[in-house]
Amino acid sequence: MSSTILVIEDEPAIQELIAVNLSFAGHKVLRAYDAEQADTLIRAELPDLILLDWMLPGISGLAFARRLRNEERTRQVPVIMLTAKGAEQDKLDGLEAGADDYITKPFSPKELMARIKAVLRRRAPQLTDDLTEVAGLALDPSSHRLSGNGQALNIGPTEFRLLHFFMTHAERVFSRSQLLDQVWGDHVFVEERTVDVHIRRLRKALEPSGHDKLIETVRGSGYRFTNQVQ
Amino acid sequence: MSSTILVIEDEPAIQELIAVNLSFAGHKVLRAYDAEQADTLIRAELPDLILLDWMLPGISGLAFARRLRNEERTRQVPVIMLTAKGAEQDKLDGLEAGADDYITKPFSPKELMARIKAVLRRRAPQLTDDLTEVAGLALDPSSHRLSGNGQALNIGPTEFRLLHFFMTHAERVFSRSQLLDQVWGDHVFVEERTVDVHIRRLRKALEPSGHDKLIETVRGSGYRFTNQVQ
DNA sequence: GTCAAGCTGTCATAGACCTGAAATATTCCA
DNA sequence: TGGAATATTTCAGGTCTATGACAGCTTGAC
Repeated sequence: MSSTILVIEDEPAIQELIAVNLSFAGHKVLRAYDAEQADTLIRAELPDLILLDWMLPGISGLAFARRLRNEERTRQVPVIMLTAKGAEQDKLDGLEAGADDYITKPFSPKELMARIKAVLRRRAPQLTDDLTEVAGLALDPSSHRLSGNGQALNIGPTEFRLLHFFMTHAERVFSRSQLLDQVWGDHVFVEERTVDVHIRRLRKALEPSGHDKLIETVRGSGYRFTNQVQ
Repeated sequence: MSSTILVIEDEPAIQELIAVNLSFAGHKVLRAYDAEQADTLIRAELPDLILLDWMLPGISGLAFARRLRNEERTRQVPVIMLTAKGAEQDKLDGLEAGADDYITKPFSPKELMARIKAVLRRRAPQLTDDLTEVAGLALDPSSHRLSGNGQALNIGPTEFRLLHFFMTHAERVFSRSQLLDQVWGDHVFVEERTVDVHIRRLRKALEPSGHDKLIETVRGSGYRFTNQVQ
């Protein structure tokens, strides 16, 4: 899922490293070297997430985070703080100021991406609010509603995300591992077999309207969502 | 499609950057800091592609590449060399030693991924997820679907891989042993006669649309996939 | 705080499907 | 025609998937 991410970091090398990784992961990247530039960018386009360096020229990252939390428009935007300091107190200060997470430099791109993914999932589970509709199955991310041929369907949170992912990536096989990455976020903690169970729950939820047929098992490879009415 | 890629790079930061990007693209990554570690990993599992740093501690990347080309088991594995040098002579040396491509640092992850994809397409087309189509027979790796003249065909995992390999290497005879290496993977001990059985299963799967005719037996040599409709 | 309801991730089990190898039938050439 | 190379069939063993049950958690109402 593509998100717009604002990187506020005065060290060019680090900013570049982060930006490259983010855009490779498919995100749109906005870059600022200080709070002032950040303000300008935010005014033009509200990002989905903000990566904020603790030490900024001029206003501190901490103060900037606090300001983001105080303004109506930016209150909901998740913030991850970057810092070279390892002091526990700073972490507490940061979280108290409203940061969603906190990364200590030096950090690996992998760790950064994992945290971003986790925060996005927690704070902005549905980044695209576009209504998706396939073969009479309609999923509305903004209202978190699902209906098959007009009939409302009952579905749990995980199954909703799973279905949303499938509907926006139809006609492609995904391995259990890929699904865990895409739908759960960090697949380290969850057993691959667990995907089977959620597929089962999703199918059961779609049964009333017969749309469970759209979810196909590809033995040895994973699962596929199709819109080809068999 | 997922491939196994071995990264041989002694600079941890660069190795990490590459590894992260590769795994985001869905590849399985093996990592080595020097030739010795690389040897160990290769012995355990033959990778689909090798990214090799020009400068390695101990044996040079160039010498290592040459060795890969001299050993039966690794001869077919594509190699991309990474180097900080920009000299034209180095490039020639690298290519002469058997490298398939050559990237000069600093490189963007995007460029790296593009080259990997290009090399895989050239050297191991069955590892890419490009749709293949021959004489009305269409195989789509990304959706894991097969159809003959528009009609969906049912096929098992091994037959799917076998057919994919054939379709990307048409008009060439392969011995049973070569097929086992390419389709089953090396390090697999399987009776050669077993290939016959899978050829049989594949032909049966293709029968409904008549495409079983494309698989020809070459007595004394092996099998060949052809697009010349006899 | 307590309790009920709803979710989650794991397991155990049953069953569907796939594999490799062996046995048997055919086809090919010298 | 006879032996060698292939084609087919068959089968037991294994692997992968479907599914129901369950215990731990979280949430929200009282």
